[in-house]
Amino acid sequence: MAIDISLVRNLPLFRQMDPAALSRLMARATVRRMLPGDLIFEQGAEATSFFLLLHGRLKVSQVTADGQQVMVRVVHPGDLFGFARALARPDYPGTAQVAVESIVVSWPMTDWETVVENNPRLAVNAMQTIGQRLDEAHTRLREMSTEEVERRVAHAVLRLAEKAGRIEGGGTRIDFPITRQDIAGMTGTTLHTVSRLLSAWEGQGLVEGGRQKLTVLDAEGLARIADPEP
Amino acid sequence: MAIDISLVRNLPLFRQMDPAALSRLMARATVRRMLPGDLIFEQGAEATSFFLLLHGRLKVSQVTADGQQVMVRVVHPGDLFGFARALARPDYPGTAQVAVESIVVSWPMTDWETVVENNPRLAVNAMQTIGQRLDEAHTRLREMSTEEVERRVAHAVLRLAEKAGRIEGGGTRIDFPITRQDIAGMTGTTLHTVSRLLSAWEGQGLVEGGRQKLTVLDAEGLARIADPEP
DNA sequence: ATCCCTCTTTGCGGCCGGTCAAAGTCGCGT
DNA sequence: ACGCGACTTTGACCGGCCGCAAAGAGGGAT
Repeated sequence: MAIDISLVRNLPLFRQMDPAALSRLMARATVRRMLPGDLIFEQGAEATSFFLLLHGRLKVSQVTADGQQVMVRVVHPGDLFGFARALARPDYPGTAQVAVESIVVSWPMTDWETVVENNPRLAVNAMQTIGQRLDEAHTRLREMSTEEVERRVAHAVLRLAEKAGRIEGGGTRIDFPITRQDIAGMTGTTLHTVSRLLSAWEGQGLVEGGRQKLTVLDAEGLARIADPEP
Repeated sequence: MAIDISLVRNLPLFRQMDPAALSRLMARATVRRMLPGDLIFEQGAEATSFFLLLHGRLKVSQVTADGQQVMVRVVHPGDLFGFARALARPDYPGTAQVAVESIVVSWPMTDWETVVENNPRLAVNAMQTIGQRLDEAHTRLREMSTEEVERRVAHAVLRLAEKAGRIEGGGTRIDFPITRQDIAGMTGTTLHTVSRLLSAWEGQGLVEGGRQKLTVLDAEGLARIADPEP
């Protein structure tokens, strides 16, 4: 199925790319519309395609050797994902599940090398994308090393609100269904502790909770918890 | 100063690269020999160069807002590092300190885009390098989320032995000076706990400690601690 | 409307591991 | 050789967070 280039031309990933090259690239792509709960790929499966999220929201999670589920990250619109080949891996390291109705573009993984080699501008952009993801990972590592649980959860909630927030009434609503368990997996704690924290914050008017819902009412107040003044 | 291409041609980073292109690349490089304690760049400083470690060993650390020192990773020979531009950052996110006498190659950061765009093969390899680093970061994140301290430290020590080990007598000696504090920073714990663990392991004949020294005597035994059989 | 499944809340006990404190030891520099 | 600074070890204490358990609450499906 052909894709209108105007849909993707303004993505940071394709910025400054030659329109003709972008056309050629898009000619090889496949588009799919997917519904909540659908799996795009599963952990350990052979990596046959790489993807771009055009619209919607995905959750990427991993299961540890002993069976614990950990949510690794959220995929936002415009993000490249599932490019296992870039990591020189034959399989997908995690499972990508659709959180809200999404539109996903994919290419055969065998195209990866040629795509990168023939589109130097895209290579630079893709590297920046991966680099930023590495940066985020390091930030989270540092948080996990040095911060107590409350601050970590506050940071995670603020990041979610920033990346996936939608203004709604007096606050910023996180725009896809997310469970306490998900937040726990992202911050290295248990759903019990997250629940307790959110309840406490709700009591202070900082957030408003609900089933798979979360709205930040007082981002500044949360930020004070995340980074206390010395 | 010119560099003999034979020194770098076999690095994975430059594999399959056109020799002429590699020559051009190396013509723009600078080589420096550095001594333990020297700083290659400091956290927050403007990123003016990117680097390749030819020989030796470096420690990259970050200081958190509240002043705690965290060792982010170890740079091994053949590793590209300090390529802040790839992360679209103007500054270095950490401080790189020389652990043992090292040989470092550097390029002006302004070359980064052209280097990547004109050396598609290098772009693919560099992306794999970054990708693998991202993979490692995710592994550590997962460990930090789900494993108790003892397992994390065991994993970290095994990784160090694998990446920077030198056979010595009955064991594998970690080939650069490393403190308990360093290991603590890599695993998100305190030097006290690391010291206690290493002492206990030494009592069981798994490792042999010493001032800034560490030798793994029984890697299998350690592996059993890192990943207990269910 | 009702059932049922999943997600959420809340209480309580226990323990891992962080914090504080102090002594011990190695090795470098002068 | 000596002294000092940096690194390490060890003990005692205690608090934050996890684990377990059980009840409560939405929301989708029939």
